[in-house]
This record gives sequence, C-alpha cells and structure tokens, in this order.
Amino acid sequence: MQIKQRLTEAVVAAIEQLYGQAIPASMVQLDTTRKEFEGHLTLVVFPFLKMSRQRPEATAEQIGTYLVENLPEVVARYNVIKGFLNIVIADTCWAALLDEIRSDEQWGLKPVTDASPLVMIEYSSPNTNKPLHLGHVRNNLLGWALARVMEANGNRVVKTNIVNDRGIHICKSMLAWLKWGNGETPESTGKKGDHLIGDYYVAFDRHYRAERQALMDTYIAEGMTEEAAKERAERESPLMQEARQMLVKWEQGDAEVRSLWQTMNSWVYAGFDETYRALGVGFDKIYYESQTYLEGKAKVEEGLEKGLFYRREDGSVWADLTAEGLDEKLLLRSDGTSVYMTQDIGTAKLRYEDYPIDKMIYVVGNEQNYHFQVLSILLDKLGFRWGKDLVHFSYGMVELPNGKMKSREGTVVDADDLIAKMVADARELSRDKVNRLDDITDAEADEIARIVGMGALKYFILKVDARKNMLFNPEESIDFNGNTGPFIQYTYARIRSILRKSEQGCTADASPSLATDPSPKEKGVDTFVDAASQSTGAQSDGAASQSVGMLSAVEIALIQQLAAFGASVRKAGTDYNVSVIANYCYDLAKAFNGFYHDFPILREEDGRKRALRLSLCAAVAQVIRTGMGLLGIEVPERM
RNA sequence: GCUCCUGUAGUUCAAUGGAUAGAAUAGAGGUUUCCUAAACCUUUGAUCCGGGUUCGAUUCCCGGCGGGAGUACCA
Repeated sequence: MQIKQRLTEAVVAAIEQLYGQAIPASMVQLDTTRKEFEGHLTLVVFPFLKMSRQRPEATAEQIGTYLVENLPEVVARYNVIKGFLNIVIADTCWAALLDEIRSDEQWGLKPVTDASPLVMIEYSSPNTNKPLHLGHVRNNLLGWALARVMEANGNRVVKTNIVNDRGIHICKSMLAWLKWGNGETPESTGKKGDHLIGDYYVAFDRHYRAERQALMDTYIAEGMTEEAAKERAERESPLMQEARQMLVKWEQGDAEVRSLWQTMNSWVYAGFDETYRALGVGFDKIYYESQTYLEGKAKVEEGLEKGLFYRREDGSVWADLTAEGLDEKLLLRSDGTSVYMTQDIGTAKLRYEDYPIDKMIYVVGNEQNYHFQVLSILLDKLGFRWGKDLVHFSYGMVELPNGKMKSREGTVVDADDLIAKMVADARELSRDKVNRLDDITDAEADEIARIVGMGALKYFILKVDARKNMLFNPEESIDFNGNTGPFIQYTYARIRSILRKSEQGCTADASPSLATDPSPKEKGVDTFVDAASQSTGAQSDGAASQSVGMLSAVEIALIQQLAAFGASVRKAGTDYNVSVIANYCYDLAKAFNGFYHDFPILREEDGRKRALRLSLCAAVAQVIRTGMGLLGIEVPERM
C-alpha cells in the first residue's frame, strides 16, 4: 500500500531527525486504527521510547507534529492516546488510491516473469483403488489455491500430481474384480470408474476379513493365543497371498496382469478427471509411481555407493539419521523392492531433470510430517538443491462427528456425492429466490447453482487454517448464510447488478457513471481529487457516518480495506496460508454490505458522489473477484 | 516412552507481542412502498491450569492437564 509505505519512510526520517537514530523500516508498526478512535492508521510508539527518552505521549506528539509538517499531502492531522499515534490520512490520498485500484485489473498481485522463481507444487496424489473423499477434496482445494497464491506473489508455478498407481492396494481391487466382477465395466454398470474399482476394493476387504476370522477361529481352537492366531491368519490368508502374487507378477511385467492393470486404472482416471473438473483443479505435469519407483531404486543404489546409506546383512538398505536427531530409515526392503520413501526419491529425480526447480512444495496431510522431515534430509544428502528447504504444506485431517474417515469401514464422505449435494442444495435454495430473476433460463439457473454450491463447499474448507484438523458434520449441511462463500458471491452479484443498471441508465441520460466509462484511464483522478480537495476544510468529529466532503468515513474505511488486499496476498504467500485470503474477502464483503445498506448509490442525486460510489462498488467487485479467484472460487453475475 | 501438531463463546472459525479478544451459527428482538432480505441492525455468551520474559501475552518460554498424529520391510 502506497500510503503506508510513504508513512513508514516519513517515520524513519522523523526518528532520524528528532532523536538522531537510524532505524530499520521493520520497527515502524502501523496498524489500522481501532474504530473507536479518530484516524486511519495508528503508529505504535513504544519501540521508540528508548531513543526519545520521553514519555509515550510526548514522543507521539513530536512524531505527529513532524509528520504533519513534512508530509502534509498524506497526513491531515493526528491525535495521541497513550502510546498510540492515530493518523488521519488526507481524503485526496484515498481518492487517488481508488483510481489506482480501478486502473489495474490485477491490482494487488505481483507480476510473473521468465525470471521469477520456479515453484513446483505437488498436490492431490491419489491412490488408484478408490474414489476421492472429503480428505482429498481438502487437499485438492488447498493445493490449487496455494498455487494461485504463489503465482500472485510473483512465482512461476508448476502444479504436479504423483499418482500412486501401483502396489498391493490396486492388486486387491483387480483380484476382487476377477473373482466376483462378472466382467463388469463402467459402461455396463453406468458407474463412474473410480467408484466401481472402489467397490471391489471394499469387496476384497470384506472377503478377506471373513476369511481371516475363520482362520483365526481355527487356530485359536487349536490352542494358539489370539494375537498369534491373528498374525498367522494374516500371513496365510489365501486371498492375501494371491494379491501378493499378483503384485510380484506385476513387477515382473506379466502381460496379463499388466493389461488388466491398465484397463482398470484407465477407468479410475476417467472417474478422477470428472471429479477434478467439478472441483475446478488441474495439473501441469502428472507423474506415475509405476514410472518413478525404479528411478528411486537407482538413486538409492547410487547413495549406497557414495557411502550415504548402508546395507544390512539381510540385504535391506537403510539411512542412518541419528546424527540429525532422527531414527534409522528403511529405503529398500531385503527383497530389493522399494518403499514409499524410495518412490518419493525417484519422483524427485525425474522432476529435477524436468524442471529448474527453485522451491518444492508438497501438499500432503500432517500424518506424514515425519516422512517429509526425513525426505528433506535424504534429498539434501543426495544433492538436490531444493531438498533442504522443501516445504511440506502440512494440513490437518477432516474429522467427522464420530471420528476419522476410514475408507474400509465406509465412514467416508464421498467427493462426488458431496459435490452433487452442494449443487442440488444451492439449486433448491435459489428456487425461493428466483422470483427476482424472472427472466432466468434453466441452464443459467443450473450454472448459478453450480457456482454457488461449489463456492459454499470451497469456502467452507479454505477459510480454515490448513494446519488445523477440521470438523465436518454430514447431518448439518454446509451453510449458505453468514460467513460463507455464497455471502461473498451474493455481495458480488449485487454490485454487478448495480453496475449493469448504471450502464443502462448512463446511456439513457449520460450521467457521469464511471462504471461505463469506455476509457478507465481518463476517468476518476481529476474528478475525485477535485471533489476531495474542496472538502479539506471540513473537519470530521469522528462520528462514524458523518461525511467528510465527498468521502464519508464509511467509504474511506472501505477504500482502506481494499488497500490492504496486497498485504493479505503477501501474507498468504509467505505464511503459506490461503485462509488469509478467504477471511479478507469475507471482511471486505461484510464491510461493503454495511455501506450498501446505508448509502444510496444509483439513487444518489449528487452526480459526483454517485460516480465515486459506483467506482467504489466496481473496485470492491474487482477485488472480490480477484481474491475469490485466488481460492479457486467463481463469482456469479447474478444469484 | 519419545517426537510433532493442537486447546478461544453452546457449536464452527478469527486475532505480524498492541488499545475494550473479533465473526458466523444457535438463542432473544427488530428492519422491505427504496440499488437483489443468500442482506442489514440490536442483544446474550469465550482465551484449559500454573509460573516466567516486558511498558504490554490468546500470541513467546518453562511445567502440568486435555485432544490429534507419527514413531511399520503399509502407502
């Protein structure tokens, strides 16, 4: 924000001049003034007391006087309360800022160039044996939003997905399909492929449990302890043995197994694509574990030769991380097959070859914090430039009222079901309100319901700090009122409605509406600055709604909030916290609604005030659209 | 046991070490001949406990207590 920056510089100069001390800009703390005091920005003077060697009030007075004298075009006046210097910014500054916002569609975002750092973000990363559930939804929405936020902070972003397409889990589904599938396909059943495969995964588990239980009962009857019986049953279960054999065949490249594997995976991918499309997420580059796990093995062998790792007598390969305060970590099993960590190393190798990565971000649940701590150290040892500083964007679990979601126990909230329900609810809700949109077509109503339903779902998830576990109660549907996505979308739709009306009105009576001004560049500045400067004689007594010339306190507060957008984007980027943007958008919409309720816009008779308010409306709509866009949330023209 | 994360109104969430801890929802009450009432206004209600650091602590440090996760030749 320009105003804040100029003030900061002036304060640094003031300290230099008054107390002869050079201070870093970071010492200048300027907060938004609390609404019970007069002022826009408040300087906290406590940090300067040691230099001034005076009481807080006296210090604040001195700095305030300096600012009024040396920066009169910005600082209109000030007041002091204890150690807080409340600064009133000149109207002209706010008016100019409004024009600045309107002149740049991308306002608040940093541009990306070829020289920008390259950030790779891995997210989604599904297993191919079951459909996506609410936990994946959180991952996908966070990953997408984080990518947008990193872009908005001036980074080139590559979005990537590592698909876990091989392993025992997919063999279980394959086996179950062979045994009980009767040749079913997505076409023959009309089921999405990922759901069909998921059903077989569950079927396998059901049969396996029954089988295991029967074996256990036999062993216990033979006199084994329950624990020993369970262990033996798991080892000797014919179903599980078959699944393991299938995995071995897969690794050996058995044509029949590979062919089935490919067919079933293709069903799953078609299903995933549909879900990804509904969520509005996508990827620039997709990796498959079936293509990376061998690379990982090679990389581990390489590390073994360099003496970074060691081999035990049974043939397994380990990394000793006790020097780093961690344990020893398995990298290759005694039979030479790879583990999770091996695959991540292999994936890293391929990515390293494909892109000049400056920073790598993994969007993965917090249950894997330890894994990424280890991965970072291993990649660093293996010579990956970005390994040491890799970011594990660790997010919390989505919990249900009765605990965690468990695929096998069927206590999951299915992504497709949830999406369908949100859109259906939005459609249902809009039925009561369509009377005001009487010319609407069914297709348009469907599209609005999609935007609003998805908006509710996305905002519900993204407004929460990603690190925290969050609760989802399927009994209570996600809200459309209050602090929600639709609230913000509604605010946007209302503004758009006003701007449309003003366009119609403008062509009719040629009133000075900025919303329809064909050349945004020539609008505003003169009009607003003139209007505002004529009013500088007027004094505000701080009463909330009293106008200061053209700009009321409420309008200035709105502009000030708009001005803070860039800072929110930066904070979201440096903290890797997209919820900052969600909360910003809510606060802005909330503030606008108050303004909308109390102030006439189209009905305002003073042409210049009307133009200014329309411009303010347009700026709010613009920032809401940009901010929500960073979250991957669309905004409707009507709703 | 050890490591990490986390404890804020009844509930779901906010608060770069700053002024009287904000919202939403639920509860109570109000607002529509007027630009979209998915809105607006009023009201009830909270920092787990004990120390420490300092002008100032929900925030940082130490110790408890509660919740979650990890500590697999699973991914």
